[in-house]
Amino acid sequence: MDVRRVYERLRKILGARDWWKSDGSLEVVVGALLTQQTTWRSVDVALGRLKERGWLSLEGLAAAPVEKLEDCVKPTGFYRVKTTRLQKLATRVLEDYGNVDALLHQEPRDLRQYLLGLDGIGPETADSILLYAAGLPFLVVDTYTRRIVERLGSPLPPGYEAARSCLEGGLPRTVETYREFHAMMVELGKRYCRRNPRCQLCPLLELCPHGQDMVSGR
DNA sequence: ACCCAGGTGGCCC
DNA sequence: GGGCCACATGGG
Repeated sequence: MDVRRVYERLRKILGARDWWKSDGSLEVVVGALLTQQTTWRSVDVALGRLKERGWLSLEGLAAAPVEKLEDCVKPTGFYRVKTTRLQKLATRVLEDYGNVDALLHQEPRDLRQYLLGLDGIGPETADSILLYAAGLPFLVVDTYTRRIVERLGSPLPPGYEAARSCLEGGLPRTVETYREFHAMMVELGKRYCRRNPRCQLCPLLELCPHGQDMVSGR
């Protein structure tokens, strides 16, 4: 299977996603943490509450009373750990860089390492921040991406890093492409996840020998 | 009543 | 490296 061909084909079917717009880079960072294992709908509610309180800043997050902050984060689930992680992140970035822009303007490799060192930021969340907040060409490999690409007949190498470089290698190395690709994987994943397995996948299925697996659900 | 959601960290083998 | 578990709310 040719990732590039899948990309082109999907792009024609789905059009531009132009995904994950936000008011600023901190909102992307916070959103990336909150969106773990939840829907964006819930994250939006949480972000709204944080804005209302005026806590969508490093200083605000670091200084906010824990229980009130938990109330903001609650709709996204795992609210206790997520609240702790947000406050630790805000505190550490304030200490180490003073502001979000300084954090994001490091060398890409250093930035990635730093992010991975923060509690609650694993490879996928780190890459989301790199791609959508810092505007750097790192492809986000989430469960949808893995599931879809594998069902298209090409097993990805084990481990996050290996899978990422494998996919990155098949696509033009641009932020635009990586953003659209990730967005389309999520869109597709949502559509075919159980409830309505058949929608708009047929044109994609022609690209791969085992494509039928996708609609038969195994 | 169940299943799932744009993961991560801790622990075990 | 892989497998399993806790973390928790909201919608289908």
